[in-house]
Amino acid sequence: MKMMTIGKAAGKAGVGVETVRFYERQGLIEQPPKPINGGYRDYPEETVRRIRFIRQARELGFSLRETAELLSLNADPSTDCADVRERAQGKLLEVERKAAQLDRMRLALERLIAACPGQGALKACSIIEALKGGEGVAVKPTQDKETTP
Amino acid sequence: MKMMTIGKAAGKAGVGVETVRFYERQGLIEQPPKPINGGYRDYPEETVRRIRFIRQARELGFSLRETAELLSLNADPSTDCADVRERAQGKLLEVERKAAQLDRMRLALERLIAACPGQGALKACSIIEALKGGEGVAVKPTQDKETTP
DNA sequence: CTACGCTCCGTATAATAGTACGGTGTCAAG
DNA sequence: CTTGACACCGTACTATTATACGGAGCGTAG
Repeated sequence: MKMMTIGKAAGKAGVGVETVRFYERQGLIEQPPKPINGGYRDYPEETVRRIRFIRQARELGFSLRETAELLSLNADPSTDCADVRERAQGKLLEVERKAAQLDRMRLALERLIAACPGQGALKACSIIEALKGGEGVAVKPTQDKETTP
Repeated sequence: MKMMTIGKAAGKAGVGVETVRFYERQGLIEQPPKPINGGYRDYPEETVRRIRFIRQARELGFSLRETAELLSLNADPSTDCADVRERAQGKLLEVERKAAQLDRMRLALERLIAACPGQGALKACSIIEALKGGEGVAVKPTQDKETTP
């Protein structure tokens, strides 16, 4: 039988063996049971998919905790549907916010590139200006008196 | 004259004073010169914008190093235009890749939500399946013999 | 059956990104 | 002039996210 050992699984997912173990310890992926005879663990394809998902989510700026929350939406097909739905909607908002920011950055880069090639000195294609909208959670005001001292 | 001290700047940007200092040490923002008489530093609005940009970029999964690279595109309006352009194009690719992934996740969440509300048991609206494309940089193969041992 | 590579497991170390602390100096209100 | 809040600065600590190490065990090729 073709066993997928942890090394194979890690290779397929594009991470190191230690990273797989780390995710197991963090509860992001389930550690397959050790065979009764006491040999090596056999990893299912599902684990590889989960690891890849985790990497992608990380690249999109989700923490491991947030990634676990995303995975938990997937994990239980039997759990309270309304609850899953609610959490999914929360995540969707987060995703949409990120997407909007990313789109602003994309536009800014495109403008920068467009303004660059010819001959001018590309005066002020501010990338910074691109990401001015959509402040995340309301940060503590810290008494913002601003222009009224 | 209305001085913007580090505390005010941090408050406006929605971060703590220590974070501002940290970014200064990392070279992401410039530390304003200390007044000759030796008082407090006066932070320009530009710094607030930069900090906000940094936070947004971080939320989109860019490391501080990558964020610095993004900022560097903005910083020098006099530098070699072709160089800036090239780097901007590299970043644009990254951003587009992220956007594509994010879009897949958004669709998956939408499908999940759509499949959820009624009454069924939402069999297999796999979020994981959503992010299967676009493997980033080719990870070291580690001799991927796969199904041929 | 032996050699080699890999697994297993606990623990240690590292890199990144902040956050906190403590002593001293500065400013502005009272 | 005193007092309270904040700036300044170096250093220390924390959390997150991995990576590395070392010794013992397993398993397959030769």
